[in-house]
Amino acid sequence: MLDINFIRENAELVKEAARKKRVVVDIDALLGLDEKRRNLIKEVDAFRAQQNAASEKIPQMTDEEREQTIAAMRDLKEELSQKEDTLKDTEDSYMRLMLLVPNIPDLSVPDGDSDADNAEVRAQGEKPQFGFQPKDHSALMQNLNLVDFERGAKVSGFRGYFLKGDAVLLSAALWQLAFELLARKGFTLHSAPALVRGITLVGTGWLPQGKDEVYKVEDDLYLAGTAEVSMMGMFEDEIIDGSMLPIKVAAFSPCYRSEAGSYGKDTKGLYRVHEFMKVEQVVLCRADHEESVRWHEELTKNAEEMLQALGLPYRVVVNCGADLGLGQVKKYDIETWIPSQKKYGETHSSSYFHDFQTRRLNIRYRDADGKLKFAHSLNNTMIATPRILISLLENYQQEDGSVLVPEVLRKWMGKERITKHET
RNA sequence: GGAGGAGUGGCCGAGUGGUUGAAGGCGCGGCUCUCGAAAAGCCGUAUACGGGAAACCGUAUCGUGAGUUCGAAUCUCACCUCCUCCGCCA
Repeated sequence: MLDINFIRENAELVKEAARKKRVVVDIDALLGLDEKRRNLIKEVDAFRAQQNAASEKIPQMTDEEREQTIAAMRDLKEELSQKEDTLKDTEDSYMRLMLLVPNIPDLSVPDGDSDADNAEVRAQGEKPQFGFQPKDHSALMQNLNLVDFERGAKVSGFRGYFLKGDAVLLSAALWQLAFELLARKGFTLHSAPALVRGITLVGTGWLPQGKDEVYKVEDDLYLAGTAEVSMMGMFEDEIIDGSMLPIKVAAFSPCYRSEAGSYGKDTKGLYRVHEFMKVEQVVLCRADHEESVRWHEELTKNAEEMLQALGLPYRVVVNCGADLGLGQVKKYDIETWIPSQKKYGETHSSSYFHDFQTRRLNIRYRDADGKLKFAHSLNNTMIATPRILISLLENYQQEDGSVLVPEVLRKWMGKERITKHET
């Protein structure tokens, strides 16, 4: 959420931000409601001041005076409660619109209509040259008995899957590597809930506009698409000691995405699934743009280091306006090379929000000068399984259909090659 | 799931309808005293919104929401959270 004072003073900038993000929101209507709301507040406050002044005197009054005053206050009360109702309605409409106002994208964010307009920033790693026809991950995994899609769908429905055998060990090894790298960098490890309250999703900017993409279960509970949600919710309504910043957390959780709107997309394989596991990086830092930028680059670099350690070719793209979330100021996607498709596929998403999320969640800290400020928030994927297995298995596949295990993972895998096992 | 108990400021804790944003204490900040410190004393210490150049003024906030009342931390209802005991359970 943006500061209403900022919107009022920079209406054109906010409209341009909405345009760049391809978000439809009526800023003029919002400003109209804001003015109406503030006028009503003034009126209601004046009524209440009158009421409070009378209440203060009533105990000292003579019986006659008291009766008169109480009668007068009774009339005033009726008028007041009407105004209060109008104010409440106005504030509801105002808040509904406020929640749809996007954050301002950074100047370095390219204009564009879809992810096709994202711009490559850098590419790393050498793409493998195969002396044979490389298989895609589905074929590779089915041959090695690492996955069961048919029975996955039987049990879990469309996009359901079971991982098996070494694919499970490989996933666990990747989580281990992620934990190890992040712990070494001073991140506090968390296992985070995926089951979250609606208010937490509103606070992180996933709701209300994205409600089709989130699974809802009973009791106003939802299944979060990322641990960013619960890790941000963890600090909701808290005042953080400024000396504790930056707070760096690594959060492991299952993640759920309904993928509404992607019905026809990536229907085969493990690329787009409803349920997956992720180690996420989340940072809360001082409310300072330079600080946010510094951590954004840092979080991006952390994920790159992981991919470099795994020996996977990747590239970093800067996402265009239309491909930014409501609260994001800037985002880099990291895309990892998928040999069978001869293209890069998104495996990581690194973004910063300034105080967009913390304003909604009321996460503040006391600065050195004693002032309360909304912290800045950022997050990035460290590793998401099973999607990363696609690149990993395809890049490391051998002519005989086996797959080499990257050096760094061998200590957890206990083997250097994945070969076929029965059942 | 059943039966009890409790939610007040950074913390502890008083307060059962009328100048209570809230006693007292702790903590924190400033000052006095001191060569310095400790101790002691004095003063000050919430947040949000609205108005104002500012001083400051107004409003709201005692788990959350709704209600009763001229007036609610205090009364009523619903919900949430925590604690104790019983049951169940990975």
